[in-house]
Parts: sequence; structure tokens; C-alpha cells
Amino acid sequence: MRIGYPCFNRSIGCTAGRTFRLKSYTEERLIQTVASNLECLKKTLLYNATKGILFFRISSDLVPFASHPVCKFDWQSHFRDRFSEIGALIRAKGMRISMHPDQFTLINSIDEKIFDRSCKELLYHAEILDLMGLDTSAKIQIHAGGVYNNRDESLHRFIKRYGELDNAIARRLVVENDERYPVADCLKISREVGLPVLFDVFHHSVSNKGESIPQAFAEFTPGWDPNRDGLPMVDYSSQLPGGRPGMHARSIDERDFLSFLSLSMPYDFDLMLEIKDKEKSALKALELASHDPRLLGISS
DNA sequence: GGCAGTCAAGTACGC
DNA sequence: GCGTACTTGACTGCC
Repeated sequence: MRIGYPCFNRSIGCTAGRTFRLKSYTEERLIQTVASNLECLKKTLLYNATKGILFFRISSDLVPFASHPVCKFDWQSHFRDRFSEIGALIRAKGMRISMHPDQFTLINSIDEKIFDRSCKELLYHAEILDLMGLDTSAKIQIHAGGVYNNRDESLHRFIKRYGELDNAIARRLVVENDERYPVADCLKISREVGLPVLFDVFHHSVSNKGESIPQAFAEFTPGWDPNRDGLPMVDYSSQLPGGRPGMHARSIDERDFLSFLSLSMPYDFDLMLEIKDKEKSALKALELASHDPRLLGISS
């Protein structure tokens, strides 16, 4: 088990996902921003390595507007060496990487144009991981998409569209359960086309078909091929106390976390903490899990 | 320098 | 059909 946090480190004074407004797009600005983002990404990964945080989600804003028509710049070639250097660092430290395009990326959209734009966005994500020389255990997670007044049809459109994806994307894609498509629906997709399900514990607590945590683990973990996909990935958060249902906690809820560790036994997986205070909770989680045999398995 | 409105992209829902 | 909430941090214009 590796433990990690998404996108931003709050304590090192830089952000690996700085962006700017479309209106202020210039090639110079893009180059400058990407250079600074890559520098910060390296700094973040080095911080993580020294703290034993071995799982990290890279921000989709690493290269702003990469899939937008405004971007004609060959950032891939320009930053090839920097990407390769960061990839070498990730491999040397035994780290795991994920990426998560945001809500606008929908492969099951009824609108072909949205599907096309989503493909470009997904390709951009895959290119980053490819440029870093990471194997197919580095994943890109998306949701199943919209319902469009017909769940079955929309679920099948996902399946059909998955078959049309470039292999550079398909080999890295995983589907994550959410409020619209709970884990049972994602498993239907998974069994049909063979892409793994990334289990989101918090979404599952909000939307499910009655499966317990152990049942859910028993069902989604076999979809991850150890040689092709690596360990299963799991997103974890807990409810913000007093907040609207579905809002993420600001810091880790120790009791809930320990209970989750116990409920998820004996399955091994990599755990992403989607909690507002980021690395702070990741460090706390490492401490709380310090006697967990799964964590010792990696760090020893 | 600080605050508040706005931001590339979509869906769902209420009116 | 249109406006708004969803969710989020950061950019940007305005004072």
C-alpha cells in the first residue's frame, strides 16, 4: 500500500498546476508556466519521497490549455528532457502516479463534439505519463459520465466509445464510481470491456446498491491485473462535519480512517486521500497506518 | 495589497 | 429555453 494526496502540496510554497486565463494566452506565458509547474512538480515529488508519500495525482493544469485549439506549441518536444527526468525520479523512488481529468471530460456524451474534445483531453493526459516513461500502472481516472435520461443507453454508450479510444488512452483508463454511477454500474462496464474500477470510498457511502465495503472490495479488485495495472487504486475521503452530504472533510477523520483500514482487509491497494489539507492528512494517515502490514509491505 | 467576481470545457434540475 | 447549482482553487480586475 502506498498513501498519497492529489495535485497540490500546501507546505512547499509552490504549485505544480499554475494556470492563467485564456485571454492572456501567449506562447511565452505557456512556456514560462509549464517550466515553473514542472520545477514545482519535481520539488513536490522530492518532498513526498522524503516523507514516504509514494502516491501522487498530477494536476491536469500541468500544461494549461494543452488540448485547447489555442495551443499550437510543441510543448512535448520542448520539455521532453524535463519530463523524462521527473519520470526517472518517480521510477527510482517506486512512486505511483494517477491523473484525473475534470468533469468536462465525458466519453459517453450524446454530443460527438464533446466526445472528440474529451479524447483530445485524455490524449494530453496520456502524453504526460508517456513522456515520463511510466508504465500502464500510471492511470487516468474518469467518471462514467452523464445519464441523459437513459441510464442503460448511456452506460452502453460508454462501452461503445471505450472501444473507439486510442490505445494510448485505453490502456491507462480506469472508471471511478460516483453519485450518478455507483460501483455496481462501473463493474458492468469493467466486465464488458476489461477496464479496472477505481473505488471511491466516499462516493460509495453516498451512493450504492447496498454493498458493504468488504463486498465492494471483493468485486472490484479482481478487475486490476497486477502485471498490467498494478495494485488497485482507491480514493478516500470522509464527510465534512456539519457540511452538506457529499462535502469533503478538511482534515482526516482518524476514527473513520482506522475503521476503513480494518474494513478493507486483507486487500492491498494504493490509497489517495481526497482531503482538503492534502499532505498533512497523508502524513497523518501514514502514521495511523504505520502498523498495517500492507504499508510495511511497500516501505520495507 | 486585498477583496470579490470570474474562469475553456458539462450535466441536471427547476421554472 | 434559461438561469443556477454543483465544486474548487486560483486568476484577474478593481478599489
